Amino acid sequence: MVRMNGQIGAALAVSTVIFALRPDLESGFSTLWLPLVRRTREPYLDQWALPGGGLPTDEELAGAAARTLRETTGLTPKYLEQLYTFGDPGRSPGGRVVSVVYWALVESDEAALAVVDKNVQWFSADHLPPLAFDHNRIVEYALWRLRTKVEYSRIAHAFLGETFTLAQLREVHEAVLQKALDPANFRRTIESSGTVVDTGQRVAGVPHRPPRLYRYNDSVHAVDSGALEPAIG
Amino acid sequence: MVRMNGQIGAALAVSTVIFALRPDLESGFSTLWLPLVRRTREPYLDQWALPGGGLPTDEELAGAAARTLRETTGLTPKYLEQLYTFGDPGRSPGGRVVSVVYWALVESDEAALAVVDKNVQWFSADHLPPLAFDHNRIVEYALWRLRTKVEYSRIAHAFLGETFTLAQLREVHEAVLQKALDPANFRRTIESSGTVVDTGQRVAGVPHRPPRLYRYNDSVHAVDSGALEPAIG
DNA sequence: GCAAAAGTGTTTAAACTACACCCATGC
DNA sequence: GCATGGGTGTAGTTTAAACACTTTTGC
Repeated sequence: MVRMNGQIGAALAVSTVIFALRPDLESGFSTLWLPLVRRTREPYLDQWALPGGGLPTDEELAGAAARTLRETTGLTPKYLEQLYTFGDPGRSPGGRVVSVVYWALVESDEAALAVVDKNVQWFSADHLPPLAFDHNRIVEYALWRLRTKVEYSRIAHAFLGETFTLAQLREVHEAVLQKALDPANFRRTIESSGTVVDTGQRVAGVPHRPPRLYRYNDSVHAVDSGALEPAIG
Repeated sequence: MVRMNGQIGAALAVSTVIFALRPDLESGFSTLWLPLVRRTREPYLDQWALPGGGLPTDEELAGAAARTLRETTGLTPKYLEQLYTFGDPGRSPGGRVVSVVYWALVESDEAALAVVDKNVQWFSADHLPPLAFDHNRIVEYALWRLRTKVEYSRIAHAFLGETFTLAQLREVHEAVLQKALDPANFRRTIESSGTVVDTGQRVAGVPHRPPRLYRYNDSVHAVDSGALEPAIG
């Protein structure tokens, strides 16, 4: 925490809730995971917390979020958006901290390779231990936002690579929404939305009809944030 | 602006976009208006800006928003929600300022009585002059949020008094969305949503069939912000 | 051929839209 | 009665859900 002696007595920090899909070893289905860092000083010494830190003087807010994400996980976010600013006096013992919180989505394949050590670990988003500060509440809100937004916006592809099958995209939706979706209806909904483009390629070597590969259609604008563009790292 | 000498070189401010409905004198229809304050110092001396100010040490963010709203207009918001935090370096000449921006709705009847003087005036939300800082962009985003949210959430009543007719509620929707709505379909949509309750009373003295008076149904929870409650002043 | 997932077609229900029409009041 | 907005009825259209069925691959 940074001490200040101006008349405005709040420190400014930026934190990020980072989501990736990882296969649950028990069920075999993909579920939401997020990386947390162990605190190395008081308050909340040794407890898990969201990656983040103080805001440097000349760094953009989204830039600070992308940087802490890269520093803790080694990953680059495919989607990054401001979540909310938490600033209750008393949310941090020892001095007021106002935290601008971002949420990010990272590609699943890459996430599997991400940094893990004694002080950085991935946790299942729906089964978190008690976290430092009000971070449990923050993750809950980020989860709500992700689950709401995946239904009306075009963010699910951020969990996937350059090309993907509709089955993969459907699995992302199913993992996020925690419910099964009808493959036939899902296909029609996505196709009519114009969010994806057929690459003409197909996946070979599968023991069934080879699925088409699609690509994200970035010529269609997402109608989700009005005048503000969601930052993309 | 506040000068600081800590290693974190950003000042924290809270601003509010305050919306009210006012009849347009030319067309006779209600339109969206908002109060702005004239800047009394550099930068942007004498230009119009959103009401706001630095964040006091022990005041909540929403509390600071409600206070500046009250101080500039004398009004109490019926709806108050965090909009976004703007923090680009360079958005304020003379030193970095991170602004946590709220948006508020105030009752139309009261708004007509609100403070107006040389340094506080109301402007039509869709015809603003060039404002100080990045405030034009902020208002645009707030307008987008209001217009999006009024369609799926239950906030329109915040422009009205304790009781209201469905025609009044429809006029709010029409003013915000800037398009006419079918009275018959509007009635059915609202009634089936359970957002309003019939008070049993009717409006007397009108030269046509007397309309029923409704009240906002606060027992039905709005599904709009997940874990976070929108603050209400 | 068989299993498995890709992909298509069809049926039904629900939601939204447009608009015709009747009702209750002041003048 | 007439004008005016309140309020109801209903038909057509669009959207979403459920599910049967056909297609194409590996083995």
